[in-house]
Amino acid sequence: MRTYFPVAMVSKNPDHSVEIEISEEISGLRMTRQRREVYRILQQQRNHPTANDVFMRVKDRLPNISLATVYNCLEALVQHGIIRQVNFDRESSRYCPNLSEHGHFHDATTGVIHDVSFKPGINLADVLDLPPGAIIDGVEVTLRGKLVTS
Amino acid sequence: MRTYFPVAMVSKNPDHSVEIEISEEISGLRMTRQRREVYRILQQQRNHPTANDVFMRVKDRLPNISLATVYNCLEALVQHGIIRQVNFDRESSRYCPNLSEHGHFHDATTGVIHDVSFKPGINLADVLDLPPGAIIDGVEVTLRGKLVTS
DNA sequence: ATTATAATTGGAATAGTTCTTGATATTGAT
DNA sequence: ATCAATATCAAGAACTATTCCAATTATAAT
Ligand SMILES: [Mn+2]
Ligand SMILES: [Mn+2]
Ligand SMILES: [Zn+2]
Ligand SMILES: [Zn+2]
Repeated sequence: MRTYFPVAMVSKNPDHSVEIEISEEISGLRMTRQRREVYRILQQQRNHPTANDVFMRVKDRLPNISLATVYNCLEALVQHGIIRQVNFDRESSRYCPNLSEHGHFHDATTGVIHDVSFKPGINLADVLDLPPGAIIDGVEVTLRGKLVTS
Repeated sequence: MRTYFPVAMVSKNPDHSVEIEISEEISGLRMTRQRREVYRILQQQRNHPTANDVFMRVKDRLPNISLATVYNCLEALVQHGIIRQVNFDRESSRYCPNLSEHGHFHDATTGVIHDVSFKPGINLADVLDLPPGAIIDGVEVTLRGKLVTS
């Protein structure tokens, strides 16, 4: 059972750009300028960017930020349960701001990663033959395939 | 729908050691001495070893084999659907000879990886809200947690 | 203000994996 | 059996995502 905090307030401007207010502290993690901008990008660009993707985008607002800091920020956000890290095989890690329980479908044709939720009422542990005594801390469901748009 | 080939014959000797006969060719892949020994180790040591684990063990029988060759063999076996590659986050890849559809439970206490099968009659695609038109080629289910042996 | 603690930066280091190149082995045809 | 074509292997170099390190800067506490 996870508790969700209202970490961000989204509002639309007249010019359709999106403003995100991010509080000073989230889940006990101090929101420095770097962490705030990294988190903002994940909120806005919800296509599971890599650390390098985030690095390139964040430079618009913080030209002096380093890639190491982006990794540090992402790790801090992951550690505090504010974002999720998503891995496909041996590819670069990707990052996801969607905290609801979901899996990932990787479309081999376009490379796009789609969030996939479980059908209502489904508990993954129920459909698996777990070893007796297993306490599940985390689940990852990854799918590969194609999206046929007939 | 996957077709299974009878790739190995297992027999026990009087001294309880295990002999494995591996055919000359599997799924169109030529079984060289190196590939045969790599595959034999995966069959015998069913604890999802890393490439380096396999490398260390295979040197008993092929003292001159190189790590690159172990990687090449593992890749060839994976490519031909004879074994599976298993990844946990950013850890080293592990290899699994169990071709039946199954997931992996990683016990954080012992480090042991347990194969986890789906309950009979369960089709994972049925419990997921897939994007319309999605054709699933592969599924990966990974669990982390503890095994309480009370 | 001073001091202590935490975060950031840039570059070096690490580690798993892949690539390259030359040697060896295997296959298939003569 | 000989030869040419192809496949595989070995050794080490190269690659790349990520982490580590040391120095600097920012923030928090007193
Ligand atoms: Mn990308
Ligand atoms: Mn190991
Ligand atoms: Zn996601
Ligand atoms: Zn397995």
